Parts: sequence; C-alpha cells; structure tokens
Amino acid sequence: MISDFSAKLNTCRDCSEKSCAAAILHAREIDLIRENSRATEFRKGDIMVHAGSMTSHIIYLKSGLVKEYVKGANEKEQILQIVSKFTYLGLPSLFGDRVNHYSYAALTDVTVCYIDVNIFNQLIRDNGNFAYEILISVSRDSLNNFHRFMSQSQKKIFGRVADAIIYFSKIIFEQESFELPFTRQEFADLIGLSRESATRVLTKFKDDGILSIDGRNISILNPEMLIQISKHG
Amino acid sequence: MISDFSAKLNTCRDCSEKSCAAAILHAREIDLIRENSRATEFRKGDIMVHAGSMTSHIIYLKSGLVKEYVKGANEKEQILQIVSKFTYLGLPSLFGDRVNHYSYAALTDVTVCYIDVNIFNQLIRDNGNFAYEILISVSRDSLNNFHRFMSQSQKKIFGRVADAIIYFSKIIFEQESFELPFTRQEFADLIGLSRESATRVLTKFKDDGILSIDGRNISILNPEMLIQISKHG
DNA sequence: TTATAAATGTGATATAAATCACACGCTTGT
DNA sequence: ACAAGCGTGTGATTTATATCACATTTATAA
Repeated sequence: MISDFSAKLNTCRDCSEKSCAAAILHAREIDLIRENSRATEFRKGDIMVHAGSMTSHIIYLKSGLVKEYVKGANEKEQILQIVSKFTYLGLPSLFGDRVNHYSYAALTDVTVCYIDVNIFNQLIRDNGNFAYEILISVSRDSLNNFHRFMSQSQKKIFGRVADAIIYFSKIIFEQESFELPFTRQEFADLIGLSRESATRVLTKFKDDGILSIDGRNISILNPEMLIQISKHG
Repeated sequence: MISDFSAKLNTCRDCSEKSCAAAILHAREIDLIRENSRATEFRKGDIMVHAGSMTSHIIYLKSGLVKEYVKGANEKEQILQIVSKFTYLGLPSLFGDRVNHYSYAALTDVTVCYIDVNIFNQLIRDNGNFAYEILISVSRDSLNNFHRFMSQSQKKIFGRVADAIIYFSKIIFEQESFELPFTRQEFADLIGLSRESATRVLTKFKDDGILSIDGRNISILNPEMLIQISKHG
C-alpha cells in the first residue's frame, strides 16, 4: 500500500468519482462521510482484503480493477468476479456477520476510499433512498453471480470461455479488443477450468478465426460465433 | 391456486407470521401494506412464479416450502435453494430489471401474501430501518448462494451430497431426521448431479452406516463423518 | 382392482476435462 | 550474460461423473 498523507483532504462533496448511491446523499451526509473516510492506493498485485478478516471499513473502489476471489479446500482459487470502478467492495459481508467472505486483490493500480462501517450503516438507516441504491447494487451483484454460476455449472468449456470473453468485452472493457489483466491461470480460475483447458480452448478459438490472440491481448473477430458458442455449450 | 375471498380481511398488524423486517414498520406503514396486499395459497406442486415474467407484486412466504430454480439450456433444472417460511421471494429481481430471474414452485402446500411492489419500494425509501433489514436478507441470500456455488464447483459428489444433507438438517428442518420434500431427481438438481449419481452416493452413505434411508425419510446416524466428508471433497 | 405411468436402484459404457509430463519462450536479477 | 524461475503451449494418460440400458418398486388413475 502506498501511504498518502494528503488522504484526509479528500473533498467528497465534489468528488468526481462519487458513487450513484452517494449522489443521493444530502450535503451534511456527504460531510459525515468525509470526516470518517480515508483515501488511499494499492499497487497492482497487492492483496487488499483477506477472506476471514473482520470488516471495520467498507472499501469504495474509485479507479482500477480488482479481483474478488476465495481459495477452496485444495488451495484452488475461484475468482468470483472482476470489480471495476465506482463500486463498494464486499457489501454482502457487511450486512451479514461482519466477516469478509471474499478476498480482494488489485489487478491494476487502484485508488480507493475507506469508509467507516458504522457511518455507512447509519446512512442506510437514515436515508432510505441511499439504502435503495445500495440494495440495487447488492441485487445486481447477486444476479450476476448467479449467471456466472449457471455458466460454470451447466456449460462445457467452450461455452464458458466464450462467456468469459463476452463478459470482458461487454461488461468490463466495453470494447472488442482488450488486454486481459491477468495470467492464463487466473483466467482459468475465473471460469473454473484448469489452466491447460483454458489455453486449449483459446488456441482453438484462435485457429477457428473467432479471436485474435497475442499474449494477453485479445480481439474478438467473430462476435456472432462467440454468442453461438456461448448459447450452445 | 386456491381462491380465497376472505383474503382482503388479513390483519397485518397482529399477523403472527410477520417478517423481521415488517416488525420494524410503524402502525401506519403496516396499514399501508394491509390495504395493498392479498393473502392466498398454493397447493403442493403448483408453479408460483415463472422465470421471465414481470414482477408486479412481491411474494412473502408465510408457511410451507418453496423451491427456487431455473431451467438451463438443455432443459436441465438447477435448483438454487429451498425457501422456507418468513421469507420474501425474489428480492434481487425486484431491485434489478423487475423481471423475475428465478422460477418458484411449491414443494408443500403454501400460504403467501402478495404485496404491491410500489408500496414495498416506498416503504424501503421511507424507512431506512426497514431497508436495512431487507438488505440483511438479500445479503444473507447472496452469501448462501455463494457457498452452494463453491460446494458445487469445487467438491466431488460425496462432498456435495454431504453438504446437501447437512443443509437440510441444519438450515431447513433443524433436526437430524427429516423427510425430503422432493424426488431424487430434484435432490440431484439441487446439487448439480445426475439422478443416478445422487442415488449411488446415498446408497453408499446408507451402506457405510452414515445415514438411514427409507424412501424420502432420512436420518443422520453419523454427523461427524458427514462433516468430514463435506470437508474433504 | 387393474392398468399405466412415474420414480428408483444398479451395472456397463462413454466422455469431458483434469492431471501429468515436458519443451519452449520470457522476465528478472545477480 | 547467464542462470533461475515463472508463464505458457501441447501431447498422452487418467479419472470422475454422466449417460445408457434395464429391472424393480411405488404412485396414480380409470
């Protein structure tokens, strides 16, 4: 973590990286956040939160990409999702037992705000509209996780890789060309495959002219075909 | 569905089947619910909600057991969870696109209350404490789904069946002996197995003296062993 | 009751994907 | 510049679980 002595100077009121939910807050509520939050940064590769630790602050992601993951029994990593900016991390854990159920690690350099959980809870109780926005966010997450779950449990490896590529293209990067922010192993962990299988499918897609692949750089050449594969398998 | 002309007579204020969240509401808010809700019943086997349909009312489950499920590509059913009484159905869908993402079917005879979604949303916006309770509920659900997901994607069939048995014993029935409220096929659908594999594992557990099985009636004879199996794989 | 369908158990076989094994680049640091 | 170590591709082999096929039991209905 990079220490940041100017942190307390953050001015939430006109922060350009404010969340949709925070946009709803009254000026005095924003000030309450300002007085009880702290901006900081993480470097690519840093572990931000360990699963199992207690939550004292909620983390708001201002910029960068973060992976949400857990380690299973056999130390096998399952990546739950890639989180991009303007998102609160670990909301479901906050409203449960206050123990973080997931780990978070920075995939790129990242800037965040720590907000005291008691203040955050207070805002939810005091401002139903804020609570409503948070509910929307938690719900969207829940549905997304479910869709990933269905992809993993019902589709074969070609369908799953297709889903992952579509996910990056549409949701994360909003482009047909992008650079995967991680290794093949992590790509495999995201969709619950072995590294070798993931590789094999990617090369197959390359050979079939569906993708152009150069290391971590991927371009979708045939989006229709990709959608077909996603649907079928 | 059984028609119920006395429905409008429900008296939410002293309803003994009120949710934790509703217990927080003020008298006038409860009255608002009463004026905009309707009690009704379903028979065992009835489909209550079809995935894909629009949400106009939220369903509160007053008694009985319900399965939350979806049908995958190949018509293969994945059961997400068994929902028991005092639970709102389909909350994540409500705060998303208002389309039901899951289907619901009654596993037993069931009594429910329909509550107008606009009223429900209004209550959330007006009463942060109510919103907070709903958030807790959505979050708990989200974490539970995640745990089931991990069980299915990382464990082998013996571990998965063990998890399912523990789930019924601890969460649903709170007893070591219980009657499964569905067929072997549905049991398999809950943990993402083929019917045959599910059967085989159950008979193995029976032969090993871990369970006593008579049709749908199951008793746990060796809970420690079951936990061991769950942990290992 | 009898007939018909649905649910269940169980062996044999098929198969998708993991695992194993190893070669070939790239970094990275001394 | 070289060694040491990751990350990556690719073939051969293994394995867990689905699928198939069929017998048996249990429900449902006429």
